[in-house]
Amino acid sequence: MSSLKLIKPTESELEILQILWKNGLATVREVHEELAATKDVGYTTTLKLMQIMNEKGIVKRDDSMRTHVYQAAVNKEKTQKHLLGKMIDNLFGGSPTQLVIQALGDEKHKASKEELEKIQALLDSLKKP
Amino acid sequence: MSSLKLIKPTESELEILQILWKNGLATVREVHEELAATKDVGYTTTLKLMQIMNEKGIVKRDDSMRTHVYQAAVNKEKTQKHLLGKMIDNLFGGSPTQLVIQALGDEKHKASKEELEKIQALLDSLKKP
DNA sequence: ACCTTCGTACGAAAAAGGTCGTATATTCGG
DNA sequence: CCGAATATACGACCTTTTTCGTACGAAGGT
Repeated sequence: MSSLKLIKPTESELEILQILWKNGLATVREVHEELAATKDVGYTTTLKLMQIMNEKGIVKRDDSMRTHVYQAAVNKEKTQKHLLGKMIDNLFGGSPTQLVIQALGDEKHKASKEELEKIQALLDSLKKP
Repeated sequence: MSSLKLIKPTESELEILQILWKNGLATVREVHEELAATKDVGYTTTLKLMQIMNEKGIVKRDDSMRTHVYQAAVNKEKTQKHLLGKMIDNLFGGSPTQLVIQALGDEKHKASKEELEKIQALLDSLKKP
């Protein structure tokens, strides 16, 4: 069995996780550069966050070098599914349908034709078991 | 233009909002009864939360009576869409497709046949504009 | 060797969320 | 009228999250 605890990353931790999921391996500086591009935050803040995440087991790090190298220790899809489930319960009364409808109808995040086809394929497979 | 600045209800506030959205009007006691059915929480905690929500403008209340009557002051669909958009950006790299796929594939919240048809209808309208 | 840069560690404090105890006023039953 | 029940107000306290200052060791250039 793998480590199925309750993972509840905070928002800041989520920002860092996204970068790690994208990059695979990253130093604090690399993560911080990406964060600082979007928001105004100090280097030691990022460092501390990642240290805490390490203690929590959300990330792993290789500290055999002077400059430590971090990577995500939680699975991206699992985390997404977990938080999505929470949102379905908290905000959509347990029904994923309303969530899907809202998501598809979002003008800010339009789905492309290819993406719609993907969803169609999944929908077909759900409709004919 | 509408007044809606940055609304970011906390988890507890979301629990209360859901009840208000469902009931329309409700007293603190009514809200608290519903909350207490699920979780273990004191009455004054619920009261305080709702007072704070009132200050924030998340709910409105009629305090002309001794027993105040509350209602949601934020629109349900708008709030859902807003938080969903945040999640799409924070967790799904801006693409709603992955979110939809994860949501539909969630074993814990299965969509019924009718719900799948609703989604299909929406999908059709998106595919042929 | 010296000084600047870069790295981690750590403590402390601010900010945010949630919990409740207690005070006080009103209402209700008897 | 009196006590119990019910209502709001408000302060305090605790935890978690976020932020940073400061210390200090290691590397690198000149």
